[in-house]
Amino acid sequence: MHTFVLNINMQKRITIKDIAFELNVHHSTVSRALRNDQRVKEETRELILNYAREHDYQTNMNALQLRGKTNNTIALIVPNINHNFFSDIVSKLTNLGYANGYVISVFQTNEKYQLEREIINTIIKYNFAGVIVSIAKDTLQCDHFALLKKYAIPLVFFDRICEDILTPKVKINNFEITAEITEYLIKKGYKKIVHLTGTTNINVFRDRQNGYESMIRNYEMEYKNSLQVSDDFTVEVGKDIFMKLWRQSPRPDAIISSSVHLTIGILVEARSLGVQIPKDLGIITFGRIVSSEIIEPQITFIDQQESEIAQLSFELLVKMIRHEIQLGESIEKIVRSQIIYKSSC
Amino acid sequence: MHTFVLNINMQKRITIKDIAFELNVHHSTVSRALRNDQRVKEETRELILNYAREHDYQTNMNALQLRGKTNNTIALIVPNINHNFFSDIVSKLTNLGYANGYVISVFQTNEKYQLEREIINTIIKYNFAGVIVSIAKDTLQCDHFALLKKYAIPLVFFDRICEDILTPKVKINNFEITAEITEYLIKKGYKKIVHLTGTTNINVFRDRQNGYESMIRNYEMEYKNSLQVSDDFTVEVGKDIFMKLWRQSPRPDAIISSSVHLTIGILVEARSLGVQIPKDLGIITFGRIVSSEIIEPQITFIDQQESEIAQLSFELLVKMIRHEIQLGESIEKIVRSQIIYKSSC
DNA sequence: ATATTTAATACAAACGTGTGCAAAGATAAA
DNA sequence: TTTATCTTTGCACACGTTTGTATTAAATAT
Repeated sequence: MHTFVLNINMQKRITIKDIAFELNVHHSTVSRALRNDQRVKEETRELILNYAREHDYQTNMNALQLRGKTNNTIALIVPNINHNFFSDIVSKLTNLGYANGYVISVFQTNEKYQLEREIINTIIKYNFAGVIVSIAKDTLQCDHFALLKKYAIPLVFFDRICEDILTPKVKINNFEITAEITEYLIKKGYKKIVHLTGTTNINVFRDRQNGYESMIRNYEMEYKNSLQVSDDFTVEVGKDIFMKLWRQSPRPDAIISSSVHLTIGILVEARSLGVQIPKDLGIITFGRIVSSEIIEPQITFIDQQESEIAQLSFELLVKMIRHEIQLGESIEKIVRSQIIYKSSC
Repeated sequence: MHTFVLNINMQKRITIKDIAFELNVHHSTVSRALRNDQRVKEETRELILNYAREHDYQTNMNALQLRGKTNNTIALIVPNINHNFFSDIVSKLTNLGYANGYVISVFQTNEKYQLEREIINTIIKYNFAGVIVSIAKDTLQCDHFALLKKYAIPLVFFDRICEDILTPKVKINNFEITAEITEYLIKKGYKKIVHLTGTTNINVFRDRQNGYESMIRNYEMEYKNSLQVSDDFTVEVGKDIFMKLWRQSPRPDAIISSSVHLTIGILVEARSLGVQIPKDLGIITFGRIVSSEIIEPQITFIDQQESEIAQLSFELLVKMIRHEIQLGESIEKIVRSQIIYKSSC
């Protein structure tokens, strides 16, 4: 015999059966009343609804889903939310979700493949209605996303994507825009342009590198330096990189930075060394610096159209959830990013 | 008669019963094998585990929870994640969760009471293991949190809290630190100090206002101006406020700002008007500006110890989940924030 | 009056899992 | 051989819902 000690706070949650018992009806009647089935008499419906309201009845989603009902929860997976690119998208998506009756649940991988995998498993286990993902830098293998498809959970990639998974994707024109700014710098007279980017395992950074290199080739520049930063994109890392670059010979005379945080690090050290921008060093960065207006000189940057990315991703996912788009379909939307010209080059 | 068209992609998820059927054992045996019950023969266990692995079996959490099992998902609710204060905490908590076997699911209220309510309902419906919350500015009523307690879901407040809900809370010393910086400004010779804060419905802003006012009273200053900003804390709003303040007579000679975004707005407009900092205007802000090091002059700010807030909140919640802290217990932890002295006053 | 339709409710099965208990099979002891 | 102990597996129910069908009660028609 086993004695069970009930925690004094432990409240059994009120169920449809409890209501049925109290009101002397069958629980199926309660269920129908709550779901506004016409088959239940006005009078009893009122009774049931009132009781439910008074006792704060909440549907048990676990039971509901077990019955095979779909739900309204969307998972959003991002590498991190410290960077404005992602936090802007999270914000926008939260609002879109709310306006359309979905609840957005945000997961952060911190750029870790392992955590990403675990999150995907959790999503499957809990049977989310859909997933919107931008993958971690660590992610070389995409099996876990294939798993999602196996379990028939709609999936949309944005920005950082897995090429080999057939599913809707939203990207920006990384190749073209990077080629464009590289050309812009060349035409401005810069000769030694460094391209600062992430691991080329990720489409975003690979495309940017290719865009940079293609233009360097076009203009037959003799200086070519596409630097892949494997560390996290932090201000500190930006400082380190700049110091190393500046000690090199020949020194670069322009930098294209893939990340705002790196850019800030560069600016800090440049200032401390008295490096003049844009005279000694030209700079263009992906993404807006929050305090851009009080930085002298203001930095030319690439507006990544976060809002549009969020909008498109959301629309695609909802269509998948509604079966208006098939599960294996591979739609690719390209968002055109824009150069915002300031005075840093 | 109703014909049912099965979506070609629609895969029934593999269950414990499927495995049982394929391997000619009872599903209870499969269940035991998967949970490493010693009662199942080594040989069959191997068979089952292999089959499960090969077919990517994932436990159905809905079924599991329906059986009354607890889970490992923690909900984190924040007003927004655009502000570094919150995004830092989200980051830290995600890592803590991961390290301790929990999955953190982040919800953003966008400062909206209604959305906050809905999120709480979702959390109850899905039966999360626990919740960590910083409330929205709109939130005047706290019934929804009482509901959480009713459903026996552990709850920890941090930073912005509901006073009347008895549950663990983690705050910073808003009153003391604001009093301290007010005194600091007074001693520096500033005579007309404006305090820029949020609605006093929220403890954080109320405490800060009280701290400011108490010190203004102590020193019998004749200028007193605690301004409650009801709009979102954005750079644009910061600009507007500064322009209004600067047109007033008498002009303020110092500003205490509750938000980094407001501060940036102020700095932008101050610069455009040629206002000298700290000579014409002193400034202190709550929270670090990401690009602080390249802003001239550097801004004195209050370090809110996000990391410690996250750590304490997490520990408290986990203790509640483990029943080491009772559900109604009202523990209050105060984190001591610190002034980081720079040259803006 | 009885037969027929309609409205309202009850019954039972199912979703996927875990678990106490019974049953069967195997091994050891008598 | 029988009996006792131990190991392994099967059975059945429960969790909270929904829903097709059966049942009852009420209303209408004959």
